[in-house]
Order: sequence, then C-alpha cells, then structure tokens
Amino acid sequence: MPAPLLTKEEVLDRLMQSFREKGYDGASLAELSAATGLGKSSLYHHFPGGKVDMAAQVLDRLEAILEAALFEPLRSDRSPAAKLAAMLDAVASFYEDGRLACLLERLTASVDRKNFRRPLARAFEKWIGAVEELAREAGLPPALARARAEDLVVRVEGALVVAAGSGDTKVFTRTLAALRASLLARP
Amino acid sequence: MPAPLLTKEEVLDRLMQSFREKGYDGASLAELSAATGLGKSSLYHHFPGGKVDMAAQVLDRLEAILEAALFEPLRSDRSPAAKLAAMLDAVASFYEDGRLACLLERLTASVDRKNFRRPLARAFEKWIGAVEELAREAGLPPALARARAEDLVVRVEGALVVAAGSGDTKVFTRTLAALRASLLARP
DNA sequence: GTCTATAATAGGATAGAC
DNA sequence: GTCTATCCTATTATAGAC
Repeated sequence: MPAPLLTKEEVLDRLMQSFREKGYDGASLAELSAATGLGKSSLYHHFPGGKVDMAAQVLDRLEAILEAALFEPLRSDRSPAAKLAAMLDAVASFYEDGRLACLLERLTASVDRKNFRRPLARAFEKWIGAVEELAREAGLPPALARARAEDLVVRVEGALVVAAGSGDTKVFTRTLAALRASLLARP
Repeated sequence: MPAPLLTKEEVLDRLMQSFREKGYDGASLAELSAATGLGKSSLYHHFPGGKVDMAAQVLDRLEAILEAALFEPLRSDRSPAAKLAAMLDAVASFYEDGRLACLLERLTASVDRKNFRRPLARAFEKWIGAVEELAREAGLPPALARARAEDLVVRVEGALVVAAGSGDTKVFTRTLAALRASLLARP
C-alpha cells in the first residue's frame, strides 16, 4: 500500500469522533479500530502509547481545529458583533447543534484524566482568552470581558450536558441564541 | 462482622460518591466493592441487575436528596430571594464548591446511558421546573422564568465541567455568585 | 504499515458454602 | 447477607509474518 487509505489527520478526526460519541472510557480499542479501519497493531504503530497517546494526539489536533474554526475568525477585521456571530456559528456546527459532546469534557471526566491535565487546562484557557479578547475589543471593561468570556464557555459546556441529559437539543440552540444577544451588551 | 453494617441508604451514598468521582464507566465492581465494604456477591444480592441496577437505584436516591436539599427549601414561606440563596447554598455544598462532579452528567455520558434516559430527563426537568416555579413566584413572566431556570441549571453543569477541566474551582464559585445576583432580576 | 495470532489482565457476573 | 472461589468475556497490549 504505497498510499495509506487515511491520512494521519483523518485518523485523528475519526478517533475524535469516537471519543466524543462513546467517551474516553467507553471507546474500546475494538471500537477505535473499527472507526479508523485500522487493526489494533496498526493503531499501536501510530500511537505507541496506546489509548492515552491517541487521546493526547487528538487533543493536539483539536487545538488546531479550534484555532482555525473559532479563533481565526476572531482575527478578521469585521465588527466584534460579526466576529461573535461567526464564532457561535462555528460552535453550533462543531457540536452539531447540541447532538455531539465536547472532547474536552469527555477527557476531563475520564479515568486517565491526569494524563491530559495540562493540555485540557490550556485548551479551556485558550478558548476563554479568545472570547475575552473579543469582548475587550468591543469596548467592555477588562474584568467584565473576562467574566463574560468565562460565562460563554461555561454555558456552552453546560448546554451540551443538559441537552444530552434531557434529550432536548433545543436547550443548546437557545443558549447560543442568548449568548449571541448578550455577550457584548453594555452593562 | 455483625458490627453495625451499612444501611441501604449509606451503601447508595457511597456508590454515588464513587460514580461521581470515577464516572460510571470508570467505577469498576472492584472499586464499588471497596467503597462500600461489600464483596461483589453482596453487591449482587442488593443489586441483582449489576452495575446498571446500582446506578438506577443511586439515581432514585439522588431524586430524594434533591427533593430534600433543593426543592424543600423552595417551599418555605420566606422571600424568593432568600429561597434562591438557600438553594444555591445547597448546590454549593452538594458539589463541594466545584470539586465534585454531577451524577447526572456522569450517567448521561456513560456507555449504558440508554438505561437511564427517562430518569435522567425527569431529574433535569424536576430541577429546572423547581427553579422556574421560584422565578414565577418572584414575579417574572412565565417565559422568562422558564428561560432563567434552564439557564441556571445549564450554568451550574457547565461550571462543574470548566472547573474540572481548567483545574480551577473558582469558576464554579463565581458562577454561583452571578446566579445569585441575576436569576430573579427584573428584565 | 498492516495483518493474524496470542498473550495477559481486568471486568462483570454467578455458584454454593456458611 | 456475606464470603471465597470461579467463570466467561472483553480489553489492552505485544509478537512476528508479510
């Protein structure tokens, strides 16, 4: 096979999908093998550290995706309101309107969580920091910008939990709509 | 051995603690056995359906705890603001100021989640409904009362996720403080 | 790089004595 | 009701051929 069927990034995307659907603890090697089309031994070839290694590399990949889908739009020269709308559209798409769980949450809740501590903390901080920057740009006082940004991430994560637990994804949609209207509002 | 053994409720409380700390998937029978001091066979005597049965009964127990700790204070004759404060104090205590995860979230994310679908949906609805009732009592229009109640639960769940993921429980404390100040505010 | 085969262990669950 | 012992399967991980 001169050309592999899947690129490394495609493999990582499928692993991410599996972790988000089944959870880190719930995604067995058999599941991950089926999801990628790679045998277990092939997985160990790419990820010598096993499941922890897979999740760690998937987490790296997520940072790149966040960078492109969420933060990059924030660096355009459009208005803060337009940038917020673009970011929330990207969020809605990434979480499939509340149907798909958050990888950060899945790894945070896993039995191997200690292995992901620092990258997880960094990912949350990057996300909050990017929104904070946007809120400052919109003219909010620094302390308020930080509080609003933190609140946005809190509400997105919470909406995913409540949507999954209640079986009603509209909670997620309503939460994003509320954030769209309130994040940059003057005090 | 005939020393005072644990009551059924004490057993359920220890199982709940384990599920909240390790997650449903992460809590093995060995772990649950150690946490309760009961051998595996004893656990199966009390919970013939195994782990799913344990979680289901723990969920029933949680409903009773929520009833006593959260909803009962809402039925007193104090002011809405005082009742809100009492409920949020109970929430802070139950989640140990953000250090302990939510059982509902742990079960929602589990591989056996389909077994808990209805009780989970009912628990979320009970919680949201109780807060909604409080908000109505405080004079908020029905639609706003519902939205604020849903938002409270969303933010509590989200704050637990972000606190655990970022390693900073102050996110949880700040979120509760914000809810205390804003839930019943007039539009 | 991928496969088949297999090891080694942990997990959930049960039998039967007391 | 609880224990010891055991069973069966799934799971993680590795060896070695191609």
